[in-house]
Amino acid sequence: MGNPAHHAYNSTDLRQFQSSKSSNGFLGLMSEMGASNNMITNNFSSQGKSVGGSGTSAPTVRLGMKKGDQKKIRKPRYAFQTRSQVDILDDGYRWRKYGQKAVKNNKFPRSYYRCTHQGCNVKKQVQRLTKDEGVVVTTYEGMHSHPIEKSTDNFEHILSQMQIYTSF
DNA sequence: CGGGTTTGACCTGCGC
DNA sequence: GCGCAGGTCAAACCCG
Repeated sequence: MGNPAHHAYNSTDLRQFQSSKSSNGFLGLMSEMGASNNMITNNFSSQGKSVGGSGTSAPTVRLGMKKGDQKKIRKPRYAFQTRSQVDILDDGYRWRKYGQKAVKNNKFPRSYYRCTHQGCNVKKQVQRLTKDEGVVVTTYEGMHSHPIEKSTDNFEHILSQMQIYTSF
């Protein structure tokens, strides 16, 4: 592993971030994406939460969620293209898988992860390309407002194995 | 026993 | 208006 190859996969739906100073490591990239997109008004706390789901014969009160609320908040998504054999990339945070769905056009299912922090509703999804199973696309949603419980050193170590490509 | 994973059901948005 | 695709939740199960 750790073989630098030139592969520029273009994701139309996902937003590519440009890393001008990759010397800062992942943390620098985090700041980079935040600086590049000032539209990040991540009000995940006030984000409309859908309480649907269990509607079968459950006596639970189903709250009619108001869809006419403030859902105009567009939260940016950042896609990381990584070459890894495993979908689960340890970035230092603790993630809890909350769902897995199969995507059309893709043989591999997409995994949905969520940060297990209180108040930190950062979401992350991992998808693998059908054409190249060695390429894993990790999409981050939101930003963490809490320190990592793991060492940053390890973080950069992981970065060494990661191959971040900028397609442009 | 607790936290995390699994799986199925259900909801919403979009396209036709 | 219906169907499909994508996304989320919740109960159950599993592992440390």
